Amino acid sequence: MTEYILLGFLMEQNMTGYEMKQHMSISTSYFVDASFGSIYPSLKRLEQKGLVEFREITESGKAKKVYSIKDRGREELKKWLVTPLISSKVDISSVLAKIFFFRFLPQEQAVTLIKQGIQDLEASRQDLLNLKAKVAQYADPFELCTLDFGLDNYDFTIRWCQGHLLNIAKQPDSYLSGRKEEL
Amino acid sequence: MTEYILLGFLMEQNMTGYEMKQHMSISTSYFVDASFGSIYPSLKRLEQKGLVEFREITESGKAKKVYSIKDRGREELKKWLVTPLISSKVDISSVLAKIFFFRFLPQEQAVTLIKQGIQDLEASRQDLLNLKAKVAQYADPFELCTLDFGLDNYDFTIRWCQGHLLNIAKQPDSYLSGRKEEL
DNA sequence: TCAAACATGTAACACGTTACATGATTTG
DNA sequence: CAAATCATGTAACGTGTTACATGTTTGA
Repeated sequence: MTEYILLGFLMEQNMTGYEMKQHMSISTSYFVDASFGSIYPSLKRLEQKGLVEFREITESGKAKKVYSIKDRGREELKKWLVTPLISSKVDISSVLAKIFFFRFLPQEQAVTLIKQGIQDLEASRQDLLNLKAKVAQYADPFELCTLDFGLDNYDFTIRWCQGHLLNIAKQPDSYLSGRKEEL
Repeated sequence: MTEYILLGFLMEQNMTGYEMKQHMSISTSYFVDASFGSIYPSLKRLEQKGLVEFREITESGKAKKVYSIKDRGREELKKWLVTPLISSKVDISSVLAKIFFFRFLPQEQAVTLIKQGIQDLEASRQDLLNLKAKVAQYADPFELCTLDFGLDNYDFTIRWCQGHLLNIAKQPDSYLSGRKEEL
């Protein structure tokens, strides 16, 4: 996932690996916060795949590599963004990572992806409900409680996507007004 | 995490690796569903560490390894269960994995761990709120929305722990009655 | 009799972490 | 002048996945 985050950052401005790490800490850190030991090898791979390029500069005596995204990198990011939103069960990180970069997608496409994601969530919820029906008789309360968490968490996520997320996708610019009191 | 799940399974009954995989699919699959390529090497490691042992049997012509947990394995599981409930940001899997086996802990200890977990969640929520205050001015709506998801998700999780989870921990036996309508 | 399920395992690969290694510049 | 920050990178390790390899038994 780190590679996609780095690619997404480069969509807006050229950066060094060090700056990407700093940028992560004030933007994606809630769901992805990679270490340098992950960032630098990722950049090397992205370069080898021809998705990014860099030029070496020296700024105030420090040698830097300023990376920029290539056309093939832009394509690759978009290819990733349009894969199904909901993949695995509880790994919300990859979902949030995609949403974070949805601004690079046409509005209707974002809406379609979210609607499909909601349907997939509902299907997953049903699967979990079936599982619960199967095991509820002999499961321990704490065991059962992890399933209940799953069900309640699906409910929360589905409602959140139907409410906030779809609203934002439908009219990106009117979003801020509704949430100002949080600050 | 797989190793702890396997250890937890063996707390209640002896099993083969194959059976553990089946058991996972009807119990922990929502948050952990390891493959054989993970289970068999994990069992080998657990055996080398002296946490489990096995005896080879042949049942209806099939060679099996029936694993059982050793005292040191029981200690290891409990040591893991009492580590702080909330570790990383969005990785709910490890939290649910612990809760799943909380029945092996004295009731008051479970309650203490959950209360501590709630406090940690509240602290994490505050951190995220501070982050949002810092970046809200110049962040894109979709970017901001991933932070909002985090905040709302913390609220949901905190309320869920204060409600359901603490109830179960305080009186494990009276839990089922309140949720029967789900089935 | 043939496919599915039972049963165990390894090899190649992917991707992350921490710790280490190096060296410059900035700031108190 | 020492410590923090800037800046890049590698090595060892951990842990997961998929695909492969092998062989048995059970059931339609």
